[in-house]
Amino acid sequence: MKLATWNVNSLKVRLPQVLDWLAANPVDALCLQETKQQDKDFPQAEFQAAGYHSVFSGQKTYNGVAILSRTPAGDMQFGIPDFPDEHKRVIAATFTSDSIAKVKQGGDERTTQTVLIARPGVSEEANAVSPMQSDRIRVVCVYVPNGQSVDSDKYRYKLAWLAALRDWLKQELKRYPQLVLLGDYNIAPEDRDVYDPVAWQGNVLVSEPERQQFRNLLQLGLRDSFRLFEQPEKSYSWWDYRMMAFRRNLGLRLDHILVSEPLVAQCKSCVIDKAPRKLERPSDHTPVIVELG
DNA sequence: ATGGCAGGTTAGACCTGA
Repeated sequence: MKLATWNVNSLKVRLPQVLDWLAANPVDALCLQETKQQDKDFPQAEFQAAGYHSVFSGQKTYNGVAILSRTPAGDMQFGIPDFPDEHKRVIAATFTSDSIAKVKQGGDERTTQTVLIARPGVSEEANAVSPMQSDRIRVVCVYVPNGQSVDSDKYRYKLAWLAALRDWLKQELKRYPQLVLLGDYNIAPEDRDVYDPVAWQGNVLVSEPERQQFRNLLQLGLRDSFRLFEQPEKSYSWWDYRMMAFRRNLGLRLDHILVSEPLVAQCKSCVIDKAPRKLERPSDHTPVIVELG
């Protein structure tokens, strides 16, 4: 099972690139951020024609998230519960992996069948924590606030937002032990994720309170899938449009895929795909892909 | 030290992003 995340910086502009990318990278699910599109304008039919279901939560001009998937999404959640927010920044949904779905269709795997049938008298929670529920994956797509600058109201909003995200995910992990948190975190977790840590020191995206919030997510029992593997030095997922930053590899690693502990053993790879950043009219972010065995 | 690019809005600069 492959999952990916991509901040497209306007889905209207990037739709052809997203469709091309999916054709070349037929992932099971792709999380999008900064669609900047109202739901009435979401290109659902185009994705359907490409073989993808979609769930989306958008607004005019800013923000907007979506999940494209091979199998239909279940149990959708939009936004962080009990955290009122005008901004459309979160979608969560549950998916069943293709391989298991095939076994399910085959029907001769009795043990698998038993697991997949809803058990009467067993609570949703008990079903969720059962080690037998190995096919159910919770996908959480996030577009974390940018924060603008460390002395701004937007920065304070960012920190409050991240605290609310952590509190919610703590509950979410009890229901869904197999959880993947994908998106644009707008945080470079460590100095090695920054092209010039000295110049960026204390700046928004790298400041200590933001990095502490990132570590708080890890403390829930999530792991940065990118760092489970040996990676090239100076690996980034975002480059400024200015200063020929991409050509000079002046970037930051802001887009992350965190996996819950029960998924770590299944995690086969995590890569940043720089190819879309080389296209004409690229997004300033590029996709990150994780493979779960 | 500053801003440099891009997208959206709504037809001008301005806001936001990171």
